[in-house]
Amino acid sequence: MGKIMKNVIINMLEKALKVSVQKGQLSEFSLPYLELEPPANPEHGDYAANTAMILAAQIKQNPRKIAQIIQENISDTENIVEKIQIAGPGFINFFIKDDVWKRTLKKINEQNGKYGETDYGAGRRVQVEFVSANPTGPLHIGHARGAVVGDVISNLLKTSGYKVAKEYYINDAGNQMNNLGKSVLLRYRELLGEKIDFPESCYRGEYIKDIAGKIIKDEGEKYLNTDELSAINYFTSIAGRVILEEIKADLKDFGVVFDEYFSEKELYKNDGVTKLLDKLQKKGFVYSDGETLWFKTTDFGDEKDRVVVRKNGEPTYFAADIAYHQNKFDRGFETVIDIWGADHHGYMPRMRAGIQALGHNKESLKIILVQLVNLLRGGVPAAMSTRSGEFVTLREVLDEVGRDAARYNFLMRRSDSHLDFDLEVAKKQSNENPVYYVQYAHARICSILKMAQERGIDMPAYIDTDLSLLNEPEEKSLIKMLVRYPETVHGAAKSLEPHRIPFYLNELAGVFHSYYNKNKVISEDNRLTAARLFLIMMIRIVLENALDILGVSAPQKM
RNA sequence: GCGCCUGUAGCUCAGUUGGAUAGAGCAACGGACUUCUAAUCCGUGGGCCGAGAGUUCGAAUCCCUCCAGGCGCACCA
Repeated sequence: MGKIMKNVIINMLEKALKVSVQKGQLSEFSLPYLELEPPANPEHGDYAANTAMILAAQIKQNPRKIAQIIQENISDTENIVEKIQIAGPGFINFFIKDDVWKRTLKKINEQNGKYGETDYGAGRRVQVEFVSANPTGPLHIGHARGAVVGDVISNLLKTSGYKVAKEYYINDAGNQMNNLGKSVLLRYRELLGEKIDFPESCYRGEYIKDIAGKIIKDEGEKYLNTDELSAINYFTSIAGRVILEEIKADLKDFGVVFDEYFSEKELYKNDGVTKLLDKLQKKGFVYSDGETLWFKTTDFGDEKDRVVVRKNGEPTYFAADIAYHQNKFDRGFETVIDIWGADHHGYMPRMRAGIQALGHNKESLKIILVQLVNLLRGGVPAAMSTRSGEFVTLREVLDEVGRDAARYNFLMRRSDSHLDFDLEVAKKQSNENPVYYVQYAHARICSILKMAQERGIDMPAYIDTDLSLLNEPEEKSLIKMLVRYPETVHGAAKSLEPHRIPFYLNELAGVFHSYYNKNKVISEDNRLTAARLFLIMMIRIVLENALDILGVSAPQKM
């Protein structure tokens, strides 16, 4: 699981800075955040550091001069640097030795499915909460994006050495659920011949009728005569259960499986909410105006205080949600990540206030906002009205475009960017659809390996492979890309930005396709064939590992 | 009215806490299959990074003011 190369160089820089100060060549400074980046132009080396230019502002010296001092004091303990150049306004450019890149292929071969894993998280416990839709209807396309983003962020964190738990908070208490029960009851009566004027506020989807029909089939007409309140309660619990099971099934087929489903109702049963309110009261963050109980979220930057107990004595959703978050920390999670639809962004300040009032570090709660999905069909907006029940469900998307294409499309863009999702494009098996571009690269490699086998060529082992034969420019950049894979995963995990993986994959697949078209892997030259086979085997491993993080399949054949 | 997100090629979007000459895919145009998969490749064109002012060695990126679109502004969740 070694260190990623980037960090090895950053360590070298840090040491060199210390030495420079000790020697008195540089005056004291506060250590800046050191960042390395692969330069756009390969003539500028493999990694470029802007350290000297950042320091220049702080200690008032010429950046090129600083760069020079740093360069003199760098000791290459791992023996990986070919040369260091100072260029432009004061960049320190690192050129890595050729054989270092190639040695990394050995690591990929050994680590195989584990290549890309790092221990950046050091086993710290993180919880990722996402989807959390209340079970009043099937998941729709908007939930789907949040589901994939949450799932892949969890995978990234796991790969980076965190202990991750994925959790779904079931909002199974409150008005909306009551509404659900009422909707089912009304459909129940309707199916049994009563004339019903179906109110606007109720859920109108077909699934409501299905549930009502099922109750009739199982239990007959007896709820026509029971009192309305207990009938609604009963119908609520049945409908909630049925719908939640469907949600779970849809998610499973979408490749999203949770470690835990946490029920809001259970929270109430265990007095979680009352205890929480007591706690806030003791800390003095709660006050009453005689009718309702308010939480002073303004103490933490919210624009107004928020109600936690209503006039009618019922706690608000917000009260339960703070109790829920306290519960998360009680269970030992160091960091808690919430993934919300962007339409909930106004809720952020009060949630942050909640956890701070309870004495938690502001940084321990991270909220990712996922922008809404603009659903299109052939460029034309598709109907998305929840009220009428005419929304496009996750199930329909899965049936129509398939899991791989759906997931990949949701992952290609930054979470906070609005996403156009065109059903016609997403289901097209063509070059308009990037997921196939990447999968095709994987299938192509499998096909070459199969061909080699059929011709009786043994799969080369590292020890039998002379990698110095790989000197085509595409070969060099392929190898470098493979080495950068762990950095990419690490960066994506650190910034909670899953979209970086599809971008990496597109680039890797692109260089490979280009290489493939220009060069024969299998040739008369046995040694070269072995070296190239080994290279594409390593590419295949990285493609598979990365696709695996995305929850997208890596087909052998297409 | 207030708050959050977004504005980069014709379209959809990247651009790594400010870096070297702004990138990719699609679309358009012109080429490459008796060869390990043409769901591929090679080439061409395409830009006032929404506008304006500022900060500095250096700005698509940071500050301020506007403009446009989306989403919020509950004792709903």
